Amino acid sequence: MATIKDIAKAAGVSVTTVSRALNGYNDVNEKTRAKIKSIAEELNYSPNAVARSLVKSKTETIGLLVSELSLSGAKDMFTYEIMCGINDSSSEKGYDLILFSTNSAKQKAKSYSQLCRERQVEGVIMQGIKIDDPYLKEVIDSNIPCVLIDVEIEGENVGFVSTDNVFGAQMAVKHLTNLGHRNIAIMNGHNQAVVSQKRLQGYKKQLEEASIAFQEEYVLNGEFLEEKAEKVAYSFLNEHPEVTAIFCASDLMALGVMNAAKRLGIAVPEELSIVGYDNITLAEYVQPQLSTVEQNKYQIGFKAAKLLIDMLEGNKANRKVILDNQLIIRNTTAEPK
Amino acid sequence: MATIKDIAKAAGVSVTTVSRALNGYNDVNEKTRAKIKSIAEELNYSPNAVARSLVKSKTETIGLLVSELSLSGAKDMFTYEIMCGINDSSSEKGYDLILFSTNSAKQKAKSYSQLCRERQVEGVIMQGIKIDDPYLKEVIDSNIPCVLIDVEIEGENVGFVSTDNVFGAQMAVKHLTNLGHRNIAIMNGHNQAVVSQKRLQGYKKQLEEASIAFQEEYVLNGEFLEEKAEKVAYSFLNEHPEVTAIFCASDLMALGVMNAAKRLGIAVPEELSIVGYDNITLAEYVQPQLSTVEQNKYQIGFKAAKLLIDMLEGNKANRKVILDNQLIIRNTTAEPK
DNA sequence: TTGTACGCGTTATCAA
DNA sequence: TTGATAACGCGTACAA
Repeated sequence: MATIKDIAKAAGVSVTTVSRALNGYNDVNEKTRAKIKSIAEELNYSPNAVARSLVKSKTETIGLLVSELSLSGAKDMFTYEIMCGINDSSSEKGYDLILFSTNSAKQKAKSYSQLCRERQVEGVIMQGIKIDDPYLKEVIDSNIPCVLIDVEIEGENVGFVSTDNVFGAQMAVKHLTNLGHRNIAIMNGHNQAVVSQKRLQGYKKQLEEASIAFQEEYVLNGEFLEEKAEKVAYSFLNEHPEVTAIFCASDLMALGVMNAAKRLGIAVPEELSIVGYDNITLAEYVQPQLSTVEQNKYQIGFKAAKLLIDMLEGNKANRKVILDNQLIIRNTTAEPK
Repeated sequence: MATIKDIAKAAGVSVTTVSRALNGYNDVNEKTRAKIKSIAEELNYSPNAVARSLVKSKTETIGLLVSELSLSGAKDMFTYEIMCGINDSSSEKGYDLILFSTNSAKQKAKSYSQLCRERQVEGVIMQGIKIDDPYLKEVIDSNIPCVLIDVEIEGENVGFVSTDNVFGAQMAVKHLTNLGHRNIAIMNGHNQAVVSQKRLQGYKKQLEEASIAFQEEYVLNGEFLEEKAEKVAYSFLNEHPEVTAIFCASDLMALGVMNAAKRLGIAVPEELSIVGYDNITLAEYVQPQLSTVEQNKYQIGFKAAKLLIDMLEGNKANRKVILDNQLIIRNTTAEPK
């Protein structure tokens, strides 16, 4: 492991000169610079980012905090695609990514700001954080720049990237009301996700616009799980034959609902229309193909990293990024009989 | 940002004492330790890992080198699931993960060992590396501990984790020969992947055991891409009606072959049997459900990190980890007519 | 049981 | 254009 010291000795100059030569300062003789550079190459030198970070108080590192980097999310590619976007965006700007994995046990042991300061990350991107996550409160108090995905909190050092979930849900439900459906249920996710609340809002909003009375009992909770949604839908559809359409807050839950319908002998879309949310890969592979609301997950990640880096580098940037989403009509929706 | 200096001043002791007190050395008075600890808490102190790394020459960090953390891999969850395993395993042992994203442009600018030494990672896990990747040669020469996934290279500082691809492929083909198939083609991936070579071996091996002559023209190249496989299969099946089964080196390619068959009006599995490889999520959602060879991707990642950390910590460990895989029979395979 | 002094590899300040 | 020297925050011989 050659250091600038070794180079200095070999070149017969001081470490100061080596440092400046290698970092492209212009107050160094081009001849000595050339000499130093060639020696550096010869010695296979590479700068020690750790030492540099220490003295510059800059690590060029972004922390990635994913609440659950786990297999539970394996069916939808949500986290992965977002990570791809984050990765591309941050590597473009020369930032490295450090993965903070957290589980509740670790959270108890180490606070958010401890985690960040320990590794000296310059900023953090958070994904998959539930609304009651203890770290969330800390984010606001701490002065560490942070970008949240799908959690709409704004502040001096806090921004967020999200899609317009109210509008997305409304679009989905509007598609159903336009087809003539009146008895529309919603299979929502758990309440610890901000998006659940937003999508419920969009659902209600469209019902109102279509002059359909909101019914509390039409709000189901599938907890974003396929199996749970199937179970819930099974008994619900049994008791509510009048319902001709279900809007689901995730594709995974829509899959569950489709299974329930199948088991009950309810034809999709002839007797029951279903709209999902996310447009996961599976959506176009299931039979019938699932109508859904598409979110550009890669873009979410990409923009999140971009926003964070803008914040870090003092560029002015809107701390609130809302991306479009779009309705994709496939074969699980039709006019009611 | 409180440092041990601040604590030392507040506690009226030297930094040495603070350091030792906080790190649990037993040559410090319990009373002073208590005092120091409480002050540390008060000041919301957290140790600076950067400074610590510099002096200890240990970063407790593992580099994760994924050749393509990109959307091309989004359909199969391969990379993601492996990452989950790596993450769980390494965080269990107290190592953090730093994401090295590489593309060919960056590779030209920075060598493998430069990348590693710059960030001072203690070891590296590589996934998705092609056999002709320039970094691969460097791994062997460099003395940085490294674990490769699916590339079988062994050495003092190099280990690998893989599944038994020869056996897996043989199992798949054996399933076909057992059903009575004799004219079996293989849709292989590109040659830059080690697994392609292994799976071809397994294919040949089983043909031999079943006394079936190997035919070069039955070896197709789908480059691990769905579209490419579909295209190749389309013209191949057209010209070779005698072929009753195709073994595919990935599920994604199997999907492509299924599409080709559909377009040609060839019934699966009645007229054509198909076996895939990987058992991606989609495999059980397509119609008919895909028979395939399952790999435990999470385990691959988990064991890879475990092996690397064992190497780092000087524990003796077999540098060669081969995991089992298993045949999953679904509905794309049947006896030939 | 505690403190002094030095070093890790680098950059920054100042003087030459 | 160059070089001493201090500093970043921490750990650790060694001495006290």
